[in-house]
Amino acid sequence: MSISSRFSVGIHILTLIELNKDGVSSSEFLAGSVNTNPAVIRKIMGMLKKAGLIKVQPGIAGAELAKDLSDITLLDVYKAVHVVRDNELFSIHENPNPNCTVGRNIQNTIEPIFFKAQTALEKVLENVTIEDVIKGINEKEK
Amino acid sequence: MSISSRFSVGIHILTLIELNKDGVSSSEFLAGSVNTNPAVIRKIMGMLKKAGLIKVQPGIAGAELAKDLSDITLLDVYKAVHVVRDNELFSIHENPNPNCTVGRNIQNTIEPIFFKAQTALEKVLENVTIEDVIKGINEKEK
DNA sequence: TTACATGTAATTATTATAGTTACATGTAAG
DNA sequence: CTTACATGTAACTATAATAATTACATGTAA
Repeated sequence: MSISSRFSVGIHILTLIELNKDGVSSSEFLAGSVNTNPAVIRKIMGMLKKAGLIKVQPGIAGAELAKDLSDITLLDVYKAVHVVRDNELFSIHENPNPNCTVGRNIQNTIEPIFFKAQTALEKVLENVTIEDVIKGINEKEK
Repeated sequence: MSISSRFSVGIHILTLIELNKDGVSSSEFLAGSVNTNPAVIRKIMGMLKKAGLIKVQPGIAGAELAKDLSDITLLDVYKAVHVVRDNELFSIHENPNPNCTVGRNIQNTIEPIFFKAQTALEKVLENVTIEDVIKGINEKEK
């Protein structure tokens, strides 16, 4: 089980839009880099647009970032592409037996722990921006 | 998409084994508290046993913890029940286009970021023991 | 009108999960 | 030895999510 590759594709898209800012970033172009079908890219781009991360117009080729690179965090992307529901990274079994001490308390006891773990993960993502990703790529290209 | 409830059930099992240490924790008994089929419990218990967290014997009823409460972390449970593969919490799209700067570098650039995020989550789990869960339950029962 | 762009739905195949059923093997008591 | 009950495991079913593909609607510009 893993977090959908939609997230990594979303990051790829945003990164490429920036690095191709002097060109036209059509869904076809982006799909070529990601190596997937343009319809997939358009689906994800729709989510990024809805989240206010990019600007695209029907019929007109070329997406643009809607925010500054350094203002787009990986957490923004993660939430934009809906890979994990709020506070639902961990599933907790339902309907434990209320006649049992553990049964009636387990959900409420572990839920805050799971919340804390999910928050720790999301905090790491919140501290990385598309600008950082681009720096990372530039370093690897040297 | 979420981390399987096998993990929360695993925690439930270990917690109940401890709180029922003067009784017999058969898979039937544990299943009653979790409110699931005993075969499910036995499957998970097999994993916990394999990971050295509990002791069970064929034909003989009653599981026991194989380690001290305070030495069993939620990370131990998480790894025991194989809900997430090592360093694979996040999927990364495969085969990006190597003819593109972003395409050839994106995987290696975001992989360490994802690793860091997963590690942050796992560190939280590593700092919580079954003893803590029991304390949490006892507080809720007051 | 045509060519090309975005946007979305439907379909298919695969995988993982959750739950159930069936049955094999092991233990202990009578 | 038989019976009752325990652990252990496989197979099956249903569901949901993912990934990929195809088809088509709508929009823009020449």
